[in-house]
Amino acid sequence: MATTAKGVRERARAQLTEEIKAAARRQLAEEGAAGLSLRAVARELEMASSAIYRYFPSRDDLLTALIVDAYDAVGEAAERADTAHAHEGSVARWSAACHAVRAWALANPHEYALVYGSPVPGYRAPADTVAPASRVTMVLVRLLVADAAGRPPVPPSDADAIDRRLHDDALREVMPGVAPEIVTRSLMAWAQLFGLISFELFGHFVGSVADADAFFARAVGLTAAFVGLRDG
Amino acid sequence: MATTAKGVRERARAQLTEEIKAAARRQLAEEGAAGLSLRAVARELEMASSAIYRYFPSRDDLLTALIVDAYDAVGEAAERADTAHAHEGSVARWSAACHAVRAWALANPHEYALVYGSPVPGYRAPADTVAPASRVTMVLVRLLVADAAGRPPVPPSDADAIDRRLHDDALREVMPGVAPEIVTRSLMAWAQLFGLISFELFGHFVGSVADADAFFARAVGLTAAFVGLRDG
DNA sequence: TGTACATCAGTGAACGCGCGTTCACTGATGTAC
DNA sequence: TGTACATCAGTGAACGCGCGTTCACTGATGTAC
Repeated sequence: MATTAKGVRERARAQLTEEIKAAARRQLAEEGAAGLSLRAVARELEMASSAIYRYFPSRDDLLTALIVDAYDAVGEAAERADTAHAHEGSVARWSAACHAVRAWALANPHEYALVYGSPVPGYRAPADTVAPASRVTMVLVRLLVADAAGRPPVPPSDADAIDRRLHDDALREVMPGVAPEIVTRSLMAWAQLFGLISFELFGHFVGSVADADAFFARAVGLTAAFVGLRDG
Repeated sequence: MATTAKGVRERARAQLTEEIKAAARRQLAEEGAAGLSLRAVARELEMASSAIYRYFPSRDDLLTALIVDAYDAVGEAAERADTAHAHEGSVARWSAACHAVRAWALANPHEYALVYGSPVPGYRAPADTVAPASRVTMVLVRLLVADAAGRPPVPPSDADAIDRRLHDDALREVMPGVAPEIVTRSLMAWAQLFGLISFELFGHFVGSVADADAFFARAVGLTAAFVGLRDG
């Protein structure tokens, strides 16, 4: 009884927390991150603006929650796509992950802009955002590691040292067995994936790309080859 | 005499217009585009806030001027780099243009974010921004066209039709003689260039890239090869 | 099971602040004859 | 060259507005004995 009652209160709290975030997300779409306002959120939920402070100690904490949620959502989309194609070839898995990220971005453009667009001025991301932020990256990384493990090892070359110097230790550690040049190319492909999505979303492809879906599919295919993935 | 006097007034006007934009640019660095405030600009220039309206009819017009200036500045940087290396090989010119864009972005991160980051919410870019926005692109385009002109023409292939369908007519028109697949790859390289710069500037490479300068140089080299540029 | 107390959610008024834009004005600069 | 008029830059007060955050409070829910 006591635990049930407590459970009720906690559930109500969790639910209202979600409602606040949902309203904030709607705000984001209209005003952008800089224009996110606690008072407007409270107004939409028909509660006193001061009540929000029972759930988030400040505006920045609400923003942090939205950022973490966005990273988690896009990360989960990529993970789902990857596991759904777990028994297919590397190229298919790569392609599925990239398409999942783009699909999420097109469906949630303002959350995408929140995490992959310009940083919010005056906002300093706390450490809690680091792990969720790396989920998409890790999908691609694991894919490349698995692909490298399934091939004859590439003999080391003199050029390896040049590429190796470019990479952070943390990255090398999660990509064992992947040739240094491929690691470099992967970083490029990773930045390119988000470059393509940002350009599409932010309007820089207007007048250049006629068929965004087909172009993205073609690009992902060429990028898979660029990082050395081949099927069969 | 009359013309001189008029010249004085007009010169004063032009000068103050520049001072307003300079102050606004400083604001941009602190508050971001959404926080750009006419009153703060006026305060910094020690004039009445209403005086700004003699120079810009509204906040959005000031923002538009900053956007146009930013596109012009980065475009000019790319053009300068290109002409400075006009007598070198395609790879050197490609590399010089890319490095110029990155150098400008690192020197002017907030102006970069203004034009290549998330769109300013509620702001609709007028047509005046289109031409300046394309200057960087046109440097890369001209380079690829010139390179293609200096080579034996590639025989058309069946795959050409696939790529051709992806491209806007306007793009095809400015890239005569460039093989369709190369046009696709160029679009990818273009998005990648800004993806790399955005990731570096917005902090997404923390923990992955150890030496940003060297990494960018390496990436640009690989990208030049990706779009089919070769020296000699 | 019943009662006394502690915790918690939500309220509404208030704080001090900054914003974009308008308007009637003053005084200086430029123009026409 | 001198004078009358028109243009222009800049002022300062005011408009109506929204913001984040604090605080003392009420009443409901949960807890300990």
